[in-house]
Amino acid sequence: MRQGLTAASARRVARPTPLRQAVSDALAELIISGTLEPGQHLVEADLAEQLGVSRQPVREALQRLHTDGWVDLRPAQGAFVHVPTQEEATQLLGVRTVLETYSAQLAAQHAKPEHIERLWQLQQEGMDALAESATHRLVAANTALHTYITSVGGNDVLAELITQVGRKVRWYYTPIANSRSKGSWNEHARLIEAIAKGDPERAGEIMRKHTERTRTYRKAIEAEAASA
Amino acid sequence: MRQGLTAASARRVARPTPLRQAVSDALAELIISGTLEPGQHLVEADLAEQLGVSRQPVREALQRLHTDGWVDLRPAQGAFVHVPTQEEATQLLGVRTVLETYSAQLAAQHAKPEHIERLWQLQQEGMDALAESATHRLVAANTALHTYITSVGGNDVLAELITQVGRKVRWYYTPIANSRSKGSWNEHARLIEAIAKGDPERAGEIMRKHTERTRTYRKAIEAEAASA
DNA sequence: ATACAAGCTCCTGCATACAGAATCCCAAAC
DNA sequence: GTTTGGGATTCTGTATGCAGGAGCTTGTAT
Repeated sequence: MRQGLTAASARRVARPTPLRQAVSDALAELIISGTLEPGQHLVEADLAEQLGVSRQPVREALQRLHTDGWVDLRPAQGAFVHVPTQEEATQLLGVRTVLETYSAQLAAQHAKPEHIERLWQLQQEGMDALAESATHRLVAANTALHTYITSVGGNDVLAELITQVGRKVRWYYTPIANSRSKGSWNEHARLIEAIAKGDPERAGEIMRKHTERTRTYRKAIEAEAASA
Repeated sequence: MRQGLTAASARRVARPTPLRQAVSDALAELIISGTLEPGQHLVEADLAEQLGVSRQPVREALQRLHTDGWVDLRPAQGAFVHVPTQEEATQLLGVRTVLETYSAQLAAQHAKPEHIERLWQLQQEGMDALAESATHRLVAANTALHTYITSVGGNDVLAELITQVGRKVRWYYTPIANSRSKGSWNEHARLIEAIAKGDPERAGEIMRKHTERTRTYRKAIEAEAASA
């Protein structure tokens, strides 16, 4: 059997998932959910015991979380949950905006009819969740839509970056992320229309304003919180 | 002494640099320089012996290099130097363009007279290197200029991303990176002028075209190589 | 009472040890 | 000659051990 394999059959069989990845995911989840609070000292031995593994995989997971920006590693002192600053949040939103804008432009350039169809499906899913006020579903639908737009663009490097940045943004803005849902999904509709027309200029511009709006919202919320 | 410390005195004293970082840097250097070839299997024990450390720091370094995209980690098989594809290179250039464009816009918005002065200094350094045909200095000057522009923009998150993406781009295009130097530094001059005028639109546009040109160049070089 | 110093405890960073999986090699069968 | 099976080898993944350093506590002096 020296002949080549098709792409489908060449897909590798399930490999034993390294423990470090499971640990890394678990810790990331704990950080995002707030169980592990910003600034908290992460003691390797404790985490290892809680997760039922040795210190080794925990260390490797912490390394990964460090390069991803979730934890800070102080030499000879260990790992601490990263403390997000307001400045950092603002910068992150700016970066996300340019990345998502580019993503929308690429999508508009590469979209095919079947992609457009799928986009409208995801849009509908979001509208349904909105009607039911199902917050969790709404957030999921929002993520799914944005992710799909990026995948239509076909730039994997970009997709990877957006995923990372997106996770951080969600961490910073868990509470306010969904409050402006209605308007957000109107914008989504217009965005899909632009992509369907193959109009990168317009698609990019809509996405830019769409993501910029998070920043405006943040300011409003903060002002409100300050005066309350 | 409970009083607050000044920013200067608060700077932490020299801490023992973790071995893993030294190893990580060393390996990255070996990969960029081509000593370790794409696709090559990196055996932990061998690396450890060569670098005079145990497997542990090597493993942690490989973790980091993995999340930074320099090596691929196949479960139960270990680390392999990442094999860059043409597709990936193209995608990377696209991402770099949007990031650098944003960087230029921010710089134009935030630049102060002393920044402009420094920019012209760096520009001069590049011109000098160009005149002497000092390739290494030229590349260094180019990096320094771009890096400084980003720092003027003041977005650390962006800076971090650009650094990562930039290193990869340099890896992919080591041979051709400097071939179009002359025109490149003319563009730099116009870019600085735009930043000095505080014109984000124009600065962004110049940077966009500036980085886009790498892509054009690549195509030309490849066509040439193919016909030769 | 406050500042300071010595000792202790805890934790990290690195090294080593061990078990399981993957690959490779070689011999035997078709 | 090609293929197949088994065994040895090699390497990863995980666990454990140990030395050094950081921070805390307690006791002491001012």
